[in-house]
Amino acid sequence: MGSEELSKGERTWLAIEEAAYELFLGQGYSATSMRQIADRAGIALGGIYNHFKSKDEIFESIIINKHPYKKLLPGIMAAEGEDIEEFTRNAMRLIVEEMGDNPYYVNLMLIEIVEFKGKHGAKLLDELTPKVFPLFEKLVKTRKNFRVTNPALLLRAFFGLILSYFLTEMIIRDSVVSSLMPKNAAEAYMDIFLHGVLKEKDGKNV
Amino acid sequence: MGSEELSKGERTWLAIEEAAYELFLGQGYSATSMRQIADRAGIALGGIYNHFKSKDEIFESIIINKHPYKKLLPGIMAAEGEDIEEFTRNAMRLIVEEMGDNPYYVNLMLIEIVEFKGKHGAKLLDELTPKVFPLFEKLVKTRKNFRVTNPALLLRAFFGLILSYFLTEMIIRDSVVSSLMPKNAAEAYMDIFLHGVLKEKDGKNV
DNA sequence: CCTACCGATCGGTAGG
DNA sequence: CCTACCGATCGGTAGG
Repeated sequence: MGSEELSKGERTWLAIEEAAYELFLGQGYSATSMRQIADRAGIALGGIYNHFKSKDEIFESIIINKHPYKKLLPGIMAAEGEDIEEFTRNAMRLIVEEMGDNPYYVNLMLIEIVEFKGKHGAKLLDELTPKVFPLFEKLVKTRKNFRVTNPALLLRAFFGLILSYFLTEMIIRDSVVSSLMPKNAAEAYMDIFLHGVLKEKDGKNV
Repeated sequence: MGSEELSKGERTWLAIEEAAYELFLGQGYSATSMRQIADRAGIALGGIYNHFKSKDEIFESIIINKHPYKKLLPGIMAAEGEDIEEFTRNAMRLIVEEMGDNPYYVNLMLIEIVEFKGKHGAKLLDELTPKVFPLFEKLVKTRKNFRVTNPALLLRAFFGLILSYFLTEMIIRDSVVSSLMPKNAAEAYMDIFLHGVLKEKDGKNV
């Protein structure tokens, strides 16, 4: 898996980060102890502090290296250049594929919001916006068939759509409600974003 | 305020619940100690246990009494009976009014998802669905101008819309991005839900 | 409802 | 990288 190319120190570093990542996703930051992290990483408690100064530093490292946008952004940027409707559908498809089986990756964002009051989140957002904003600005400008002309609002709505899709997925997962959902829920969800829940009612279609 | 009608025990009970509520919203469940709750409630640590058996029981009480849906559901149900587009707009307006100044009420849901793995959430959902589902079922059936014919999907999308609106509100709150947002972001957000981001492109309108 | 306490566990460190 | 330890704090309880 390429881990043969890493030094022992690097492998231990990664093992600690991965162990902490899994534990944080599963039970939150404060509820996770350094001892749990050490156990899962396969080393003694004290060994962690050869690689990280504190528990907080582990979380910061995880936010930087494992934030969902790391996985999602490349897909979103790569989906550009085609038809707008297809861009959105492709982006959504890529995101669903990338997030894959479990929507629990978003827990990292939720932990950041609740337990850190968005401390790192605001910084991330201000770093990311200049990268993504132009894309949405261009979308709005180059195509005439947008109802939404404010690129910031479009970006927010798109991001909110992704977020709400995975959140509602998590919420209904263990519930009977999920059986009522259509198979292609992701596509249908995206369709609402693109066309809304209502047909045009001014008699100009259907 | 009506608190004169309450016994001393009831007032203490409420003070503990309210103190814990505020602390949980601000820093999460695990990061909040019973001593912090006692201090904020104005009693000694041991005094809490005259009213609650455990920390967990306090959280359960809060989930039942202070869950956002308690505030939101009446508004949503009351918004029924009018035109569908207006129903949605009215519901959104009521919700924004009710949630009011701070979107941090949703933190309760986030804590429940991350720190309790949706333990209470699934139960709540199964209780609530029978109440709300018929409303959306009726909406879909009685009006012809719906693109979305699956009531479960419509419910999920509506709930996701509300959730994502307040989440993105929290996220962008301390960021420069919020200055790029239109004043009536809530209405615009709702508008996307109703009509999508795209104009109909089959030439049948505008 | 408070005081005083329990054992357990916390994040972190020294010293090897 | 481990062993053994630090002071602090945790949730909870007994006894009044």
